[in-house]
Amino acid sequence: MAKPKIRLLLVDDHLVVRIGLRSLLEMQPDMTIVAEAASGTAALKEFERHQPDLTLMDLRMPGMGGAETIAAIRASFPAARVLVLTTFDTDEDIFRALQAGACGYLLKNTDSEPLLKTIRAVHAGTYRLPAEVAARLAQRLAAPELSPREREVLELIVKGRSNKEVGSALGVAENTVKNHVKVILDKLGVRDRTQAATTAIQRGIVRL
Amino acid sequence: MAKPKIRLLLVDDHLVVRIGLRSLLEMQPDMTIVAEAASGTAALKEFERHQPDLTLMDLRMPGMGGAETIAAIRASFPAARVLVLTTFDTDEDIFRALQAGACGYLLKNTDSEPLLKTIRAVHAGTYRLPAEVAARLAQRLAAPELSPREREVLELIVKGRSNKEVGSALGVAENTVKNHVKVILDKLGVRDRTQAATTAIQRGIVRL
DNA sequence: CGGTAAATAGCCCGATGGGGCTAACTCGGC
DNA sequence: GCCGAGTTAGCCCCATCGGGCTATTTACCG
Repeated sequence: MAKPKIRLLLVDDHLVVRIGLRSLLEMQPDMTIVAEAASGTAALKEFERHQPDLTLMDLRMPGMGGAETIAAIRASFPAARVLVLTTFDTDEDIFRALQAGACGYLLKNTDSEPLLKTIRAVHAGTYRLPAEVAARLAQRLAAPELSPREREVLELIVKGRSNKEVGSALGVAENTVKNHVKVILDKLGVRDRTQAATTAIQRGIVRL
Repeated sequence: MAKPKIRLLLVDDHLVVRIGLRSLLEMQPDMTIVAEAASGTAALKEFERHQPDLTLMDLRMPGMGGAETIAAIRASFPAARVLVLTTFDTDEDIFRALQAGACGYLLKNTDSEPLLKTIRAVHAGTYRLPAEVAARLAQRLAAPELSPREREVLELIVKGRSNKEVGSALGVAENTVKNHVKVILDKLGVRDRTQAATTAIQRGIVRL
């Protein structure tokens, strides 16, 4: 008797991507797609119903994002294996996804061979993150994290608020904001608020 | 005898998207895909070879971007019809694509029915831009354009350079830079360089 | 040839930003 | 009960920024 196929769940809000993945993966003798979902909430339902061996998950989706979805799935099914398949590769995205329990990370513009290889490797439990990604991840872990308040201030900086405006928005003195800003600049390793804003966007710390 | 099919060229650097589109479109009785390309330069070659009725084009691609590719195609084949199919929808993207001669604009997360409908409409020449897009486009047209020099300064602002640094980078006096900055802030309708940076990124005026 | 726009450069000046420093208070952990 | 981190807030000081203004040169367009 043949080996059991890898049972896959596809989660992506892009119709054409779901079709493309389905066409590609259903052609493989050792893979079968048991369900598809176009949103995080739908993904949860489908996962519960089918308990697939492996989930291919887009990160940026309307409504519940990919990272939250992964976390939600793994809260109920700690053994769930999820492979992130996304267009973007900001450090923050990768980090949050792996933090949430993703087993791997692939960009959508990869060819079919590495894609299939990675799916099989993740399923077999032999997948290793690419060295370059691991390096960035290590750097991300080494970097000091922003406190909740600091992240709040940073978001307002990105929105172009002045220190005074941030202060009144948060109900604190301008001096307090200036202190937060100082710490933020220090932690991000930048010199001024403009650099803070752009690197925050670049690293995915704040959504634009 | 049957009506001739719509001969399509697919241009997208994402393999799964090409597969998905091909699967979806080849199922239609009135459509056929004559070629695919994963880059702008490849798209040019395939267009010349097959001269398709309609080209589906991704905008963000490594190497030659979608807008440039459209412009290059239409330089040789002014009658070429190109429908942009992309993930992003910044005003700049839309604007540049239509400026380059695109006939329409679709997001990749659209369902199959509107997608097919739009393809047929563009082919038939009856396609109209959605009112919301047209409105943004009008606004974009009303907005004063940045001069090349101003765009150059804006890019350096986004990189977090100070006026003085921008000056030495461009070989001009700081006062000159300050003048450019003033004009930029005015044209973008913002108050300071941080807002200029974030709105520039948001509108897609500069690439991050 | 005159007008317009871009790019250059200077001036003044008030507002904002950022560095360095101290110092409360609070809360959770050891 | 103390220690550390987070949040709060103040101080001084100077660099940078941004607004308002004028002016020259170049280049293009009608």
